[in-house]
Amino acid sequence: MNVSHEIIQVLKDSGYKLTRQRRVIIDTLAKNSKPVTAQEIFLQVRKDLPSISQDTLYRNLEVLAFIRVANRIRVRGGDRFELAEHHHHHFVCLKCGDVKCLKGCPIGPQQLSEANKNNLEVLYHNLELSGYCEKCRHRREG
Amino acid sequence: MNVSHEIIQVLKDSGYKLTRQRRVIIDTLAKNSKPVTAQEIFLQVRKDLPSISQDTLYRNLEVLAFIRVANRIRVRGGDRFELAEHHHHHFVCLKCGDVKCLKGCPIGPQQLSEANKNNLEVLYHNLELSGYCEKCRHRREG
DNA sequence: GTTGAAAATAGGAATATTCCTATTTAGGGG
DNA sequence: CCCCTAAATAGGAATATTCCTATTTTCAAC
Repeated sequence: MNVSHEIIQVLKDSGYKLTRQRRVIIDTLAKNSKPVTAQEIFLQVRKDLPSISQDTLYRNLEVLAFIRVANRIRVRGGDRFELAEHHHHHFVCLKCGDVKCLKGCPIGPQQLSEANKNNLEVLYHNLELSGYCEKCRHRREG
Repeated sequence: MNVSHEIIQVLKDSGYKLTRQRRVIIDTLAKNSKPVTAQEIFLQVRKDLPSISQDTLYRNLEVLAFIRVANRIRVRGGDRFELAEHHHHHFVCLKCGDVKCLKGCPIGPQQLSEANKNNLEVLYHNLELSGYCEKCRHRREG
């Protein structure tokens, strides 16, 4: 598993121990090209670790999101998770629920100035866009 | 209830009916000066409407968030809701969990250009900042 | 390799959230 | 004011998520 190699390093650097469960969860996330729900991950992870508990999965998704190794995206029908390999943001279609990843990041010092004025130390940010995707937009207009 | 008057108009304009439950939920949100959890709202709403179901509360929080009358903010320990009287964004402290409202909005056409390039029709956006608030920042450094 | 402390896990209990459906209600039209 | 239809609700079932605790595991020091 190459993909997860550097991710595992981040985990250890953040002071978390490397367990079999974590390794499998990360590998499983890596295998999915689209953001997946906790339950979808659970079913997949159980193939390799039949005795893993739901608690362990949820706890680790929380950890991975906390150290920014994974992204948590709000979509109708439950949150979804994906490995955060490159920093980016998302667009969620309000009609079909599809999630699109956006290239680049439009958040710079300008966008954080108000927080800085208030003496807040901004370490992370997350921008969620929503509306209609190309397909749904046309259906709506047509 | 003055606060909720215009909000109720938005609800009706969006095609939703005005029910007693919705009125109470909106009034209850208006009474809270800080973002509250669904369960906190449930307990408060039940004082006026003892027989309201959890389903009705959750369904309406979803509706209110959808038509942007309420904001849904992710905080450890569950999502929180607040009336969205003026468009703004939030900062969440990773240590104490406190939520700060930020004045103004730093998202403009520039920040949406990538989405527009991809033929996505952006109707809404949400920016979440996180890090350390003034208090926790000092504790950490001290 | 062995040992010990702290962190992590499994499993089940407790909560929270969502789903389903029969019944009720809001609001427009007559 | 009465009727009608679509939308909304209550209540309970089904899921999903979190909490708790005894036991296991990681990993650093020896």
